[in-house]
Amino acid sequence: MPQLSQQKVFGLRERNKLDKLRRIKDAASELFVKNGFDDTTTRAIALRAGVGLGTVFVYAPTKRDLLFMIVNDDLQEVVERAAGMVQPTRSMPDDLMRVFRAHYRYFGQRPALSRLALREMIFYAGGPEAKKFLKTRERLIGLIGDIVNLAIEHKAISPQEDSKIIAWVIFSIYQIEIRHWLSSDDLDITRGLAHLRRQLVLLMNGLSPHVAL
Amino acid sequence: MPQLSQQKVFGLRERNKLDKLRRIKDAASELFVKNGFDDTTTRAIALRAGVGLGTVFVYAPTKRDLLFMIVNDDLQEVVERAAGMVQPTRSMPDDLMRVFRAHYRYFGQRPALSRLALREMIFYAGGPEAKKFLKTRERLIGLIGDIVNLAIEHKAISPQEDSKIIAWVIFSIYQIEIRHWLSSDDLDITRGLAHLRRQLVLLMNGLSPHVAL
DNA sequence: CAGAATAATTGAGCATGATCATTTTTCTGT
DNA sequence: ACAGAAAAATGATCATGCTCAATTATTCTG
Repeated sequence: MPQLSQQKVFGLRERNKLDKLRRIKDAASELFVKNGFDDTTTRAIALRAGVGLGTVFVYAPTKRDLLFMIVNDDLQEVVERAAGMVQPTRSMPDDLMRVFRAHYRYFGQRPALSRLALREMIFYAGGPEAKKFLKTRERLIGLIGDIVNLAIEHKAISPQEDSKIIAWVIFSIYQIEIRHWLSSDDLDITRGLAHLRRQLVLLMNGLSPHVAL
Repeated sequence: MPQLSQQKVFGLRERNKLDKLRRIKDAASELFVKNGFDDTTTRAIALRAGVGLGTVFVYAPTKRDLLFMIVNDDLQEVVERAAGMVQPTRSMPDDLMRVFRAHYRYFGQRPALSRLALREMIFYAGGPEAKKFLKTRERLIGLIGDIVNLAIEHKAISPQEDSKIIAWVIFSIYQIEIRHWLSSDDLDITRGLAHLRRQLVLLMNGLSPHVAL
């Protein structure tokens, strides 16, 4: 039999594994969003994915890791999309806000799940998803660093400190602020972003009025 | 029968309840510190406190709340102690660092438990301990605000923004930084505080070199 | 002080996340 | 095409946080 359009790359085994992983992720994602994390049982996930209960734990060592798999995939996309929005000509706050707006949008869409994920993410150094998670985080901080460097090149700012640490402080402010925003009742993105921007501008200006040298 | 030295304030019932609560908290605290949160079963806590399993859940609705009760009590003390350290004559970074040093000391002493508590604390708006927790947090932010106001009065800084929001940004930087510190392997307080101070100084100076007006 | 009323305590039982010995499926060599 | 090996899937079983109906302790009343 000649090889037609379909190249044989994976054996049946790999194919099935990939398919099962996808089904489990999809089932978990849907149920998490619909019923919340705690009210979704692993048994329900297994049922919906069409696999046995034990199989779920072959693909994700813990229920929490399952949440991470899903959010990790999504966040990587969000960061990449945000990276494409940075434009060399725009102002630093504007560029920063574009990056953060993408994140606010994503988290604001699924607040309950985001709260959980953002809570877990704070001390997630171990676990199988940790590596990917940390990589995406570095990517975001690096992106912020790029924006800072761009502003330095354009002479919009002229900081005494390393751009790395500036990016870290900006990241810190964002981290706390988005959690604070997600704790509020009405998740108005515009208001949330305005509050964040005000803090970033405060960082730019410092605590004393001044004129540039 | 005349009233002697012992005033009857509580009936036997209240006395027993208070005593049981103390025993449960003590037992939980010891076991959490010794074996960690996950490896401490509620049954072990009940046993050590000398009460039935069900009783534990009369005093704390969930195991997590038990952790909070303990940390809440401790943190309130830490903040009050820190408040006593603020001196009108000292510089703003010095005062801030004294407040934060007290916190680094406390968390650094029980890192595993602190990581858990700091993780939970991020989105702890409900639950019976939430009120006290939020109060202590407000107290800390207020304390930071006092330090900022002191610096303004002494003309050490002259910000354009409200001291409330400045305190919040300082608090944010501290929040992320102490978690970052607790994620590291060797918990060197001096190094941790130095890193935090650098970020606070960055906030004071802003992102452009300047002379005071 | 007896007995009723109220409050506190308790552990058997349940729900569910996770484990692991067994079964089923897929692959490999002949 | 088949046997044996390797990998993957599975659900009975366990551990544990938590519930709640029953029990025990305390207080109130006349």
